Amino acid sequence: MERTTKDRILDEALVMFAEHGYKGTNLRDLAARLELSKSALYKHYESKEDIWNALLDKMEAYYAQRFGSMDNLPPTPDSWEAFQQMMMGMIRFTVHDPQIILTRKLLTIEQFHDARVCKLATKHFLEGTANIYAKVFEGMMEKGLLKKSDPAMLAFSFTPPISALIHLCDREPDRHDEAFERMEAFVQHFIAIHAVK
Amino acid sequence: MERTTKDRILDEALVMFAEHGYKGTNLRDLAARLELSKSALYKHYESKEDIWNALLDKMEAYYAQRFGSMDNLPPTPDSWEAFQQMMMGMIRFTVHDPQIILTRKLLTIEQFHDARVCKLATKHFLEGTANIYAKVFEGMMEKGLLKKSDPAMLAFSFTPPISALIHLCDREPDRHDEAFERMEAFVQHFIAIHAVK
DNA sequence: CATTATAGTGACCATTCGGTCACCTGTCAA
DNA sequence: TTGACAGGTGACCGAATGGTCACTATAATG
Repeated sequence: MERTTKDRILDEALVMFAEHGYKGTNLRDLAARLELSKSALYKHYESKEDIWNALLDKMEAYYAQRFGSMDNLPPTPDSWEAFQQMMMGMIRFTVHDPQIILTRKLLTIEQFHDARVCKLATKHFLEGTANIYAKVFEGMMEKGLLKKSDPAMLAFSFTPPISALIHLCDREPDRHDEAFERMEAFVQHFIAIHAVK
Repeated sequence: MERTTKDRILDEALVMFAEHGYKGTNLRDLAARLELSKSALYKHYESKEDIWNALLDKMEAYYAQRFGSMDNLPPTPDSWEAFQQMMMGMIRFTVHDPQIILTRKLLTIEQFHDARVCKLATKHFLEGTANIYAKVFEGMMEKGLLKKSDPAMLAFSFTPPISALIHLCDREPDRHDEAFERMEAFVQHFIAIHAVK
């Protein structure tokens, strides 16, 4: 199946909305990037707002699939080395994937202007990742790698510092290396405190 | 000394820029809120961008004073009860003060569009608070309330979860109470792990 | 072959927005 | 008294922007 114009519009809309915000995005530039005339956009969407809503529909579907089902949880690591390796791997992906970067930026800059973005932002930045790591820690407690305690609280003390450094990478890509060093150090620190020896 | 029109413009500009972003703010509404005509604005500032820069100047001065000098550090608490009380007091202030809320929102939604905002955002969300708490923890280590270790790392494992919940309050004010309960619980958890018995 | 739906174009429209200008008015100093 | 000046007004301008419309080309369909 080919990539339809309708989909291409959404992909490019993500780029522009993420970089300039809803208000700052204009349909002439969007059309130009797709090598289309502005009026062609209206063959596929009714209005700028319609494009926006279609993009949010797509994002909501993605998040429902990613955070909604328990099927695609990461496997419980067998050791703290494996945990650290899995962690850093997931972080590296999330920090470098262009589409995910744009999504984070979009959620960040539009979270106060749109109710659906607001909900998605909380899911992405707060609940989603924390819930996933709560499951991971739960599994590690059962394997005896972690002392039994509240896995949700543990996850909440783990993910926000990582998240803060991911935000730093988005904001100041120049400081990428520094951010990764700090992430590694933090994970080490976390392990040193919580690992069952 | 009375509040000059020039200052009133900046105050109202903060409100509008924080709520609608730079691009989303228009000078007609800004003037209307001040019960001025649009052209009156130009008696005090050369352009919209000039207002924006003046606002950033003011914010930079504020942050230089707040995070730059070591004079206005919070006092080292004498006990963990005192620590928790001071903490929650500072958080309550920062979450409820209208000007600080607007500042956070402005930094959040414009961090990718303006280099100065970018720097301020990192200062506000990452380094500023962490540095302050590093000093606090350093003091508490010397008082024997905390085991001696790297105070910067400890601060970095403490402030981001709090910060994430402050962001939640900004984004979803309805969930204010829930956010505060989680903050209290996190502080308790932090104390339980790190306090020297 | 005629028809119809689809995707695309460019000209055009109304509105909005940043910015300018001529003009007004009260204050204060020479 | 007068003249400069700071602060304020409303009318206006050009550019940008979301959206519409008549028109065209192409490919599938009866």
